[in-house]
Amino acid sequence: MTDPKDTINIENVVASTGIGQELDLQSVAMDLEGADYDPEQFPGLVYRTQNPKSAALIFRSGKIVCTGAKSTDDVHESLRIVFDKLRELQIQVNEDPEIVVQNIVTSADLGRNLNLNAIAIGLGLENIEYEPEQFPGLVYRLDEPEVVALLFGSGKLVITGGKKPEDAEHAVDKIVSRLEDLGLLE
Amino acid sequence: RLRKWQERIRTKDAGERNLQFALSEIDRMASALGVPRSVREVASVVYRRALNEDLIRGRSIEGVSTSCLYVACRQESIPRSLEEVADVSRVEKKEIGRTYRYIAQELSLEMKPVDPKEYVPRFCSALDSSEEVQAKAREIIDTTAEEGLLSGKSPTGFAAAAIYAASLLCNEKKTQREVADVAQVTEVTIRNRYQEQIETMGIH
DNA sequence: AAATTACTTTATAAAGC
DNA sequence: GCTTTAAAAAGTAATTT
Repeated sequence: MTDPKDTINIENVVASTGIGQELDLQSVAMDLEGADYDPEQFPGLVYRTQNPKSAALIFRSGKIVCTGAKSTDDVHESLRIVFDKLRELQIQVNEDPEIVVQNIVTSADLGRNLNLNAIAIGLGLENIEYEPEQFPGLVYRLDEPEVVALLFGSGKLVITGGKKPEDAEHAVDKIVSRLEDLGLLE
Repeated sequence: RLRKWQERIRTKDAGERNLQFALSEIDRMASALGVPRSVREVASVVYRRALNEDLIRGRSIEGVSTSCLYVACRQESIPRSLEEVADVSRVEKKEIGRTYRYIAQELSLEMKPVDPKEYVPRFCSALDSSEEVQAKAREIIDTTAEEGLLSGKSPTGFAAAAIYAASLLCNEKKTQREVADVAQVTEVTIRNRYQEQIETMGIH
């Protein structure tokens, strides 16, 4: 059988950084092609990169949030593009500002169907949130690693809240062993 | 010192008035939903617990009242869907759901998932279905749920499909629209659940 | 009636209301 | 709390064709 760990796929990486310099977003919005800036709606300017695909939120403080990347490498590549674009606008940007990964969203597949009702009871109602009227996924909060897993009837799952790719692997291992202990897998 | 006294009295009065308002709202919504007095009492107890645990802060009284009533219906095994509860509340469905999850978590209510069978009596009486249809619907729900078909599915849609299927099997046909209306789900949902259910039941 | 679009849930940073 | 951004999971709903 396929190891569920081998089905792990990073779907989204969120990271933050900053150029340590105040920005006039109004003028950046004018000069930067494709920039979306509506301060009435949101204080950040939205700039999308194509390769790799991502969305960067640029703030007046010079802090930047990058979302939508498929890997940590893509985050760095996307932000390198953003930094270069800002330099083209005569804005000073250091060589390599510190980039901090804040959240990684991962998907995986346990390979067999799950009885979510049984899992909700088995794992303990106090740790689980399962309200199929509101959402088809069962919400399972783990302490170690500190992530949140969404389990679906198909056996597919989503893991979010992790800061490193290994967090998802550890989470999958724990989920698999807990379900096996309860005899709820297979 | 006198001011402090007045303030305390003022906040105490305000608190009393808020509690009265919450309880009268629970009463109003409970009447509109047609649930028995026992449900209102359970809802009141849950609301007072939420009040004691200071869970109301930052939330609307109406939202908490509605959520407590939703909790009470489920605990008394005569659930109302969020859709139905939202229909008699001035709070939108999304907020009722969020407030409900928050209260259930904070009060450690350990709510079990709603059993679709609990919707059968009410939906069937609204459809004037026979006892035979009800029994058949329950059988379909139990059998298909054991086969894993219930995972992730809405209890109302699951119950509605089973009732629709049972009506056909008992020669008391109801249209999908009729069943959809009483269950407050779409015909598409009934169709989808119905197909899966008759497949695993081996009914042809 | 089938296809498309859209919304529900989870986490996360950013600045400001 | 909310606002915006991205992405997955699967169910449900509202529109469009």
